[in-house]
Amino acid sequence: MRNRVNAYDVAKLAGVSQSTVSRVLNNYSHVKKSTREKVLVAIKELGFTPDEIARSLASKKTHTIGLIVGDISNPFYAETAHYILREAREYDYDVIIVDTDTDDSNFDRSIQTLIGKRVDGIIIASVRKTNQKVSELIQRDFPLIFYNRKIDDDGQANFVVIDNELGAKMAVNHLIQLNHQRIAYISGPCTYSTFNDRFLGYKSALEENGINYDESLVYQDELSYEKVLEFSLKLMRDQDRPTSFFASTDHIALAVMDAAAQNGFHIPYNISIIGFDDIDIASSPYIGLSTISQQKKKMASLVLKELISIIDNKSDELIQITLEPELLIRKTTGINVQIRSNG
Amino acid sequence: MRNRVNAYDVAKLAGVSQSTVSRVLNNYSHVKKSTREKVLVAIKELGFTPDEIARSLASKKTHTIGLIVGDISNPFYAETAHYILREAREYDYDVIIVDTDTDDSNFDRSIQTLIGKRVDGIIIASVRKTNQKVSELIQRDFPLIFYNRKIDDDGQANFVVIDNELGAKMAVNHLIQLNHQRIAYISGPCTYSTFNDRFLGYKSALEENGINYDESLVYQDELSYEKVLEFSLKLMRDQDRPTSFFASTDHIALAVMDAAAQNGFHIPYNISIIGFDDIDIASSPYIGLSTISQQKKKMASLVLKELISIIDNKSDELIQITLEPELLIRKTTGINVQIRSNG
DNA sequence: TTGTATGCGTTATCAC
DNA sequence: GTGATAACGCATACAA
Repeated sequence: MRNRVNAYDVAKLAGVSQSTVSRVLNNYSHVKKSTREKVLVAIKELGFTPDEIARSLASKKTHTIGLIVGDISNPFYAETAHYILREAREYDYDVIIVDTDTDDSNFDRSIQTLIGKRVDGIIIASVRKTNQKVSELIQRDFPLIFYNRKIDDDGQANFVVIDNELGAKMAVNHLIQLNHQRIAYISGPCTYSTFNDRFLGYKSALEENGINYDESLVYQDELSYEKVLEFSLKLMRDQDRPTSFFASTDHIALAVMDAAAQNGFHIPYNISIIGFDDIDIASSPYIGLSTISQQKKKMASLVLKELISIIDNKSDELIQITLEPELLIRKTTGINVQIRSNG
Repeated sequence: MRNRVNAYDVAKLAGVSQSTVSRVLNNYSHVKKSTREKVLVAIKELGFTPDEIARSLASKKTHTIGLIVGDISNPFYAETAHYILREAREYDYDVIIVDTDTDDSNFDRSIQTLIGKRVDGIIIASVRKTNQKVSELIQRDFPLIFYNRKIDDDGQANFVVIDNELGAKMAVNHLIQLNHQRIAYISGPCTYSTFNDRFLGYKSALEENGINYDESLVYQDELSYEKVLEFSLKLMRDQDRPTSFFASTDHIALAVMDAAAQNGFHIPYNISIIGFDDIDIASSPYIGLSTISQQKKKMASLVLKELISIIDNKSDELIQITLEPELLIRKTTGINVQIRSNG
């Protein structure tokens, strides 16, 4: 590759100094119109593109943010990333996406590399409730915001979330109103705040409706397709099987739907299923998954806007925004007509 | 944020020069064991993280690559990105993902910013067959590789693709073997090489089987869910409706499935549908979409490996790899039992 | 309004 | 083996 053109080359051609080129590049006000134009012509002529690396080193701003997701192939994260990338484009920020593959050691390493790359700020869309590295960053006042996540000492942390507990309650209440009593709950581990909050919502909805909590109906482990499928199938084949499932993510609701299909169940006649997230495919008529909407688009645009305002130091108030979830009733939830043999 | 610790601070604490710190950081061989350890201790003590920006400026390597996708919320791109991110982690590369939102001006801008950011190389997973900026980069020998794409003057370009024409032929032949004659084709515009090649495959499969090409069964336009849904519904309500659909991406096959569902058709009894890509959800038993596999995982790991070898200049041969597609028969394609009123 | 000089935090090339 | 010192390509304070 041939040597790059730099600001000195432009300066020489335009007959000015390198600092003037810099001033033109940065739209400084006190540049004579004629010299500005000379410079612009030279830039065009040489096809000059400023070196953002050098720029970053000098200005201590990279115009890049880091986005940490659990697994970008998971539609929830993918759709989130899409909206965040779109917003970032508007604000002229680039995004380094780090996919932790839901692995804790990857997470720590990700933070490390993002800090090394001197990103201006970080959006965390996936992390356990407690994490040493993250706490350190918060302590250091590093521009950081959580997307649909909290950590334990969130007194100091910025976040944009929806009310996950309320959302879960809405889902479970919906099932209860449809006459369901035995409601399974499929979720990831409570070490993640979202799952924790949704679990709280699940339990309190049951309690408020006088339904006993039955541990055997609850899965709270690794969210792999296979494991969830297996657990769901086992439950469905049970004598006293649940008549409905609340899956704490749409992604995993699909696994439950698979289990139902494999078991010859017709949704929603034999079994009702409700998810959480409202990923794009949930709204497809072919799937028609009832779910709780996360308002991804709104959350994404908010989280980016707020992060940038933090970076720009427009305010040093804490950003803590909680949005309302929304119940979306589609075709996977229906009235329970199961005849139960209560002894 | 408090001032960063730099290599000079470390040097002072360790009682050595900054260059020695640099040598330790870069694992140089000729450093005395005892001094190396002194430095390492100092690094740990101060919590020093080298500034990758400064490093990049000095070394002219950013250890960052750019990935250009059309729309990261599209599962095909999301899954691709996932595998690429995973591989990149192995090679210690970071990835700036740019989402063009399938907009040409965004694409050009993306190239510009990636070049500005001095990425070491670029993977392009979405671009039209001809693009000025891309051609320029290729001319300049910039490390660049196409993922499942080609451009017109690909004599000079690196790529990893599957044989899209063959894949399309396999899909259509499968339908023909199931006794389908009227086969609709839903696709994006031919200005993209993948769509172009798949269209060629579609046509030649028809031709080889003595079936006339019927333009009215073909959609080649913007791949929005709504538009495809509308077109498919219209076709399905036609007197002489197609008995099967070949959708050039799984993502859009779902829209066709929706249309079928909305029309009260049962898949595959009333209508057969086959996609292309094999996105994760296609294999879900609940969907069970017959499709052509792209070997995303293999392609992704190949494309990254090859790009890095290009960056490292291990060879200046052209990388042009074509993988074999694979037909995956699931439950959305079946024998055509339609009774046709042939005049 | 413009130029000069310095610094940003490294790597790399010399010396010793 | 190790330490000065010059790049790297810009932004910016200061001077003019």
